[in-house]
Amino acid sequence: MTVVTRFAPSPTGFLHIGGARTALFNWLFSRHHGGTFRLRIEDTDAKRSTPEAIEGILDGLGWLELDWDGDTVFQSRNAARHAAIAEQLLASGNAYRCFCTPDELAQMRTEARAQGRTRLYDGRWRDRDPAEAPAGISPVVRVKMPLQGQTVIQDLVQGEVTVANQQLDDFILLRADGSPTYMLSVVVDDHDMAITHVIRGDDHLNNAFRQLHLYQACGWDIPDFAHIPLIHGSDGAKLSKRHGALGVDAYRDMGYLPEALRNYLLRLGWSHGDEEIIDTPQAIAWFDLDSVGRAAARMDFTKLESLNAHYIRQADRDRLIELIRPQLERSLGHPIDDPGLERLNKGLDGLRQRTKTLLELAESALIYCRHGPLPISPAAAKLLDPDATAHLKRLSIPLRALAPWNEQNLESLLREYCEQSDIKFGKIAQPLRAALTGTTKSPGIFEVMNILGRDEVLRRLSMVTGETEPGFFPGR
RNA sequence: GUCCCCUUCGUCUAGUGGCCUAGGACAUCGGCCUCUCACGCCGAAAACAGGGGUUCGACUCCCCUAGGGGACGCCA
Repeated sequence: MTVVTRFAPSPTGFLHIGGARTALFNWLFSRHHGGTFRLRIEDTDAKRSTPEAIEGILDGLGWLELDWDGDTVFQSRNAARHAAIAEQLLASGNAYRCFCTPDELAQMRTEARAQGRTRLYDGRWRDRDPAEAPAGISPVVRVKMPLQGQTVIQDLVQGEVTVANQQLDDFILLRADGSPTYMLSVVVDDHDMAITHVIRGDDHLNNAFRQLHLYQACGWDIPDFAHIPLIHGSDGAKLSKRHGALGVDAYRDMGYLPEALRNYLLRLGWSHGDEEIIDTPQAIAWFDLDSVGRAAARMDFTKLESLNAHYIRQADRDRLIELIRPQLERSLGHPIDDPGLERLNKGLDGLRQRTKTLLELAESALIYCRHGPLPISPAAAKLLDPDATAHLKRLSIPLRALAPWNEQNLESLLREYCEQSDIKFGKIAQPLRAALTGTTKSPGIFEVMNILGRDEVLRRLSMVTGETEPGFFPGR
């Protein structure tokens, strides 16, 4: 049997982190088994579905690089088919029309709640003659659920789950306006799409019992179910905007790499021994459902960040530069020029070593791409006291003559200078860093000087020493 | 309220009755490296929710309690 999975989001909002993980698990499972992964937009609620949300979900999946097979299915387009199945069920006696008014239902609900019952609809039209129907009420269609016994699901993640059939009420298949409900639509579509494994959030576990009977009423094969635990916020409570119920686009904007997010999401609720860094090919090779945990997990940005730092260090250089380019140029206020790009290329490895997000990387790249006056941070300014400035002034003379300009020679020159002046190396390295980068943290100072090049180094030094470099005008 | 699910370090987790004086990762705290910040390396602190069983032996199996989560729509 070929595995067919699906991701079936409802387009009522963006693709959030929980949905992303569900999509990932479905994708991984199908890829692992050489099966098919399909996408279905559950837009049966026209009132709440928006084109923007659909767009957002597609974008999110695209960014995460979770590709799906075949066409995207829009559930709403299958409404006629869903309704036809309901009619069939009506004909076969597995469903019936219910003429209850919303008021009646509301009353039933309060009563049921007060009496501590889960089943709220009392089935009053289940065996009643439709001839008794009150005038002016368009009925809904309800499915008949078993009255006695129990229903057992062998969930691939949760194990055996049992519920008493008395808990299951006759849910609605067709609304008063004849439109199909989610319960009906999922079952019909999953069957029509030949879905073999329904992998979805834990919040659907209760639905599975109802759906199981619907499958049976239709005489269809029942797919395997796998209900994966939900993701909670960092405080253990339900995910809120504050801690992660963001669209995946927000993660992109925060400077995370899709492969980092995938790795993070994968390890949230799934494990393969002690493995932590798992790239996607490896994940496909290893992924299975019985290693999925049963407990809800909390979103932990710190861990995501550390994974992200890892993938930034692995990433292709050109790709990284393209990724940070928009932000970089925004901060710069102008496009990166060729010398800037060249320096960035050389300096990227040094920079990426000390950043956790693309945002930080773009920020740190400024030291190589900026022209004009360099903003000096307060901490850096503190380093540039008169004493230090005097050293820098003195240093620029041998610097001007240094040949060839490379890390090794820069190091010998600086070390020699310190020795002759009888000062510790840090005494000169830190002011240099401050003058050259405007900050107190940067890659190694020889690396920075080497990449910046003689002219730029002298230019930046002159800006803090107050000396005008012949031929150079601050501000360019 | 009712039903369903869950419960190992702060967090993600390993653990499928003896390999556990409970392992790894992130975070934290020390140290080394060192021109800063990182990286890297070394080390420390840190958990089986509680109570009953079952068993020669329970983190592992069963029950209860507590806590957490989910569901209870003519939403999906």
